[in-house]
Amino acid sequence: MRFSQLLCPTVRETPNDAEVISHQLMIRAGMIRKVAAGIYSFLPLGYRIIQKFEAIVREEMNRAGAQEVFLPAVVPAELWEESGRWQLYGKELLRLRDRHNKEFCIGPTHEEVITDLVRQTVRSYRQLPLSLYQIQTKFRDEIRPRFGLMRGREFGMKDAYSFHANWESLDATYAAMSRAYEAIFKRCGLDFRIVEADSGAIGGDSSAEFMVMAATGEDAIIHCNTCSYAANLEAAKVRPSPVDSGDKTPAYASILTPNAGKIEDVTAFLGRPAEHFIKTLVYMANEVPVLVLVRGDHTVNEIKLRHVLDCQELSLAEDETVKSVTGAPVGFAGPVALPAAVRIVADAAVMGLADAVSGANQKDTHLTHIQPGRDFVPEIVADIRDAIVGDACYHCDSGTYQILRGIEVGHIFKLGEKYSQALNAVFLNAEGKEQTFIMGCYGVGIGRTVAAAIEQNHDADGIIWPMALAPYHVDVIVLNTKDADLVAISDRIYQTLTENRIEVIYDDRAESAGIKFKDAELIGFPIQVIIGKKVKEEGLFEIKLRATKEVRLVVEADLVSALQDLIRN
RNA sequence: CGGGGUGUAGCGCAGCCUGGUUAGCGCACCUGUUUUGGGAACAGGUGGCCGGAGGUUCGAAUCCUCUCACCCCGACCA
Repeated sequence: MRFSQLLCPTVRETPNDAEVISHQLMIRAGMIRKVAAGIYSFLPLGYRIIQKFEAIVREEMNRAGAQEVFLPAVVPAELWEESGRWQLYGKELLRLRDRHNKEFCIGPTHEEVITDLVRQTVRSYRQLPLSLYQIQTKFRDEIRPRFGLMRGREFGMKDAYSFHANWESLDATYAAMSRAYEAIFKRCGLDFRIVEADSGAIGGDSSAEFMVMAATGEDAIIHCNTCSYAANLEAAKVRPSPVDSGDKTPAYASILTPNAGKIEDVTAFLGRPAEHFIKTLVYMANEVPVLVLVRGDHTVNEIKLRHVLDCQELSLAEDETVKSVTGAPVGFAGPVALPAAVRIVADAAVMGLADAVSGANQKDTHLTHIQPGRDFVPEIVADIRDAIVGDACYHCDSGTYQILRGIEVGHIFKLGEKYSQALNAVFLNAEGKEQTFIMGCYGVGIGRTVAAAIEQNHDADGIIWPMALAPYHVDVIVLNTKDADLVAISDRIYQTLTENRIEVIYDDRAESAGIKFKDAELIGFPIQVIIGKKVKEEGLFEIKLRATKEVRLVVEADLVSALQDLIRN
């Protein structure tokens, strides 16, 4: 490809609406352009990178025994009503009507469609297991799209679904998919980790996320400094704290704490650390108020809380509700001396406290010498808090938790029978009896992985593409297009490389050398072949590596093999 | 949805507070000449419904009202 023919509008200045580096660089390198919030067009170079990644995904999916299908982007509402998600999914689901006023959505994920397909076409256990996948444009009407391709509304995703007659078969495919994902991200040269995850709105029994490590990642990852345990903060398990018997705790007593409604205020006022406090929050769980207790230095993990309470809707209560439930303004709630009967859910660490402090359910008043178990008894005690740095590891005896940040690029789930039951998708098993399919589902964010690759591979000059994703491997740069000899040599080199099936872009533009170097570095071609004075004077071609800026000089006869070696690594 | 902010040439911005010739600057783009190993120089040019609608005024990019879009923080999320 000649650069002079390529639509690649590089931009010198950083666009002011691009927050993260991958977004900035993709815009600046002329790879994507924004059409609306969270919706992008891909220009030739950007699309080529997407295609490179998709090809890797296809190869590994096929190798894992999955078959490619192509499902519709627009899905009739009935299917979603059948699974119950038409109601559950909320505003994120983009709904629309056709000319007959029939309801549809743009699929944000395709469990319903694939389950419908399989229930129509698969009758016998002999046809199982079956793995199908597609690469499709999806739409989720995110509340706040941001970070370019990282969190768009329209986005490319590879989603695979597997169908099984028994759990052992699902386990085998789940493991095979996990290996396929490892292969995919390894081939892209990414530094990633597999972490335990919450299965979220998709549902299911167990799931793991593939996280590309990056300081700008949206997800916090808890990992043990001793064993191999790693989990998304949302799902990271916390080891129960040792319980203090609290034998010596005196009877509780109230103490005036004027205007000290926040934990920091009260700790400062009383001169006791936050660890001695019981933080009391009022939540609305399916429209019923619940008192939620965590230690003063901990935060509530709403995902865990949701699981414990088994509820769909969960949110912090309005100030008015707090008043009616506790009889005091926000900031003075506590589990002791409550005016009305309310459900109380306590984090396990709260029960480990002795001689604790909490609100007195009275304005400007707290209670000291509270002994959990003696002075109040929660209905539920469970792990409902976020893990923090330094927590003892749940899985091993000696480790403690550290925290890292990552970008979720893949997620695999054991769905079980959730969708097959809802959609009554059944087959005949070996005993001739009807049985619902056992399912798994496996997603990879296409654009997001490409963005993550940039987050992980860039410098002050621009992108440094891993060879596997680079739009072209080699950029042939002719430094002076007014020099007919130089152009003739460059044309010849371009032709030779092309004939040798090297993916090459030929920067034949009548631009100054500086512009060509800057663009080459911005776009991030892994290898530059620079054709300038040295070629004419000494017959030496300069090969420059983007990642290290290392330069090698070779004669023309060695150029092709030198490049092929570099591309192969 | 709550809080904050921005819409002026393809991009980045000034002008607005305090209304008044033909709306300006840098980059990009076009023409010519000179340049070509790190985002060149000179000269000449193209390009604007000042986001949209309504209002106030002799007169509106500027003041007022409404509206749309986008961005940031928060809640949400494979």
